[in-house]
Amino acid sequence: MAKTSSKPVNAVPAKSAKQRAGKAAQGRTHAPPDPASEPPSGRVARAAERREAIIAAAMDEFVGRGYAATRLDDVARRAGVAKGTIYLHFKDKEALFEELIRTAIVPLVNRIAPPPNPGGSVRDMIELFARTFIQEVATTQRADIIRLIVAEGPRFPAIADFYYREVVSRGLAGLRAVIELGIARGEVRQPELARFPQIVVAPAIVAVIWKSLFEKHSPLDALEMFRVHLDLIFGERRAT
Amino acid sequence: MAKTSSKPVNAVPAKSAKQRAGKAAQGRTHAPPDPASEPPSGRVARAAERREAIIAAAMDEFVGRGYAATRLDDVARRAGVAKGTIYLHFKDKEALFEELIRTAIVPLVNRIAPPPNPGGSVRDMIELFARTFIQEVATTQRADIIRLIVAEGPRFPAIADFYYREVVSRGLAGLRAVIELGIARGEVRQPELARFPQIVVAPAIVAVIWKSLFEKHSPLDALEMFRVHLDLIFGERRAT
DNA sequence: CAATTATGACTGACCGGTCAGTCATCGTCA
DNA sequence: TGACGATGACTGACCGGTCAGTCATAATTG
Repeated sequence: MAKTSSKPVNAVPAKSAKQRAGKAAQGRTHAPPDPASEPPSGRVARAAERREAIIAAAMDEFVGRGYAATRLDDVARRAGVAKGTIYLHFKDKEALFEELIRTAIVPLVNRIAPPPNPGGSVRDMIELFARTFIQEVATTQRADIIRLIVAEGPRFPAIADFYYREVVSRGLAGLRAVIELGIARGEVRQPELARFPQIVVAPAIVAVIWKSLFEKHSPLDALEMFRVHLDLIFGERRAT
Repeated sequence: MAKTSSKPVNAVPAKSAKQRAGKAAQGRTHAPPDPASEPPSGRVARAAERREAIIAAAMDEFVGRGYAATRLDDVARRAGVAKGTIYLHFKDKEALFEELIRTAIVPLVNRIAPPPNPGGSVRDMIELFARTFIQEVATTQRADIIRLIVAEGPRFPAIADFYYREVVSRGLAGLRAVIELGIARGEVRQPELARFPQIVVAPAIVAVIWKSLFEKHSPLDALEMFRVHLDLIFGERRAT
């Protein structure tokens, strides 16, 4: 074993280091103490918090090492929990992994979900979408989740299925609707584009990959790239 | 898992046995046997063949399982070789993996390399490039190599560096030159495109990912998608 | 204090890497 | 040319470390 320390590593600043904190303080039930940093006295709340800590820790480890190379010992240590505790919440390593992806997908979708833009132009809608995507995904750790899905997806059909169903098909359907609106309005001059909404998001996908592989060789201004791409779709540049 | 047979599988039919064909039948055999399936008698030739068999086997295993989950026992079995033999040719698992990628990159580059198209239009040049790429890569096992690089690249900087240097930077430079030619000729109407050649290849990249993750959910006509994309760059559709 | 939850030592399978021994091939000499 | 010793490619049993998953025990809770 070796590897780093024997104490919780806690790469996730959010909620972790406290689980041991108040055990001496007021292990008993009364005094409803600071609920934000003290261990909640309720068992269910406590359990839920542990579960989240495990998922957060697993996220870091799986993203950093990939599925096979991740050790549950490390996940446990990082979560500030004993290894056995993981098995109180998840059937096995694979279940933890799949649950992790599922958990990560939801906020991902919410982040970049249908930008409900009432009166704007179609270009603005798509540009807003792209800006959100690039800022909230391509730049952050969420990008690694996407890379993780690409990397492990073929070996975990359940994950690929889930991702296709929850993200890809919905996203493309929404995008297609927007494109068709743009065609109807005359903003988009290439009607065939509605057949391949993938074309619209392709540069964003490429940006995600680029960031994780080649950013250090040659930085990429993803947002600017996407604007140029939009110029191809909508015509001449507009002010931003 | 899998296991398959205990005999060599030899997934790469190409040049496994023939390179030593001529002088082969000397060692002790009389009747010149089928040079395509008999082991060559020369020790060096034999060794080279084994090395190739190991790489071919490693390719299948690494692509199918990822780096960490691949067992060298399986590679050896698939190559029809004892495990120790692997270590006569490669320092360790990591060296085998990196060498494998290196070996795979060269034919990849040659396949889709500068399409020396003299008189044609820029669109034709790019379309030929895309067609070659999609037919020779996106459709074949080579796509898995790309996925493998995306998946493992962050953990193997040497591989990411190599890939960037040998493929990405050169490819983009060539593409940029072609784009600038197109701008000069007036074929490409968006001069900014030269700043982001990634946009041109993005749909091809997306096609590679799509094929390996979602093809079964929803088949994608990559070539047609790319044509639509070219329409965005060059304007109205041309006959093909 | 009984029930529930957490712990971490432990197990057993697994796998990367090693190495002493084998034998086909090669060089050499009669 | 044929025989024979030298060579080194090849083998696979083996070793040591690793890690997913278990379970008897301890701690906590209501």
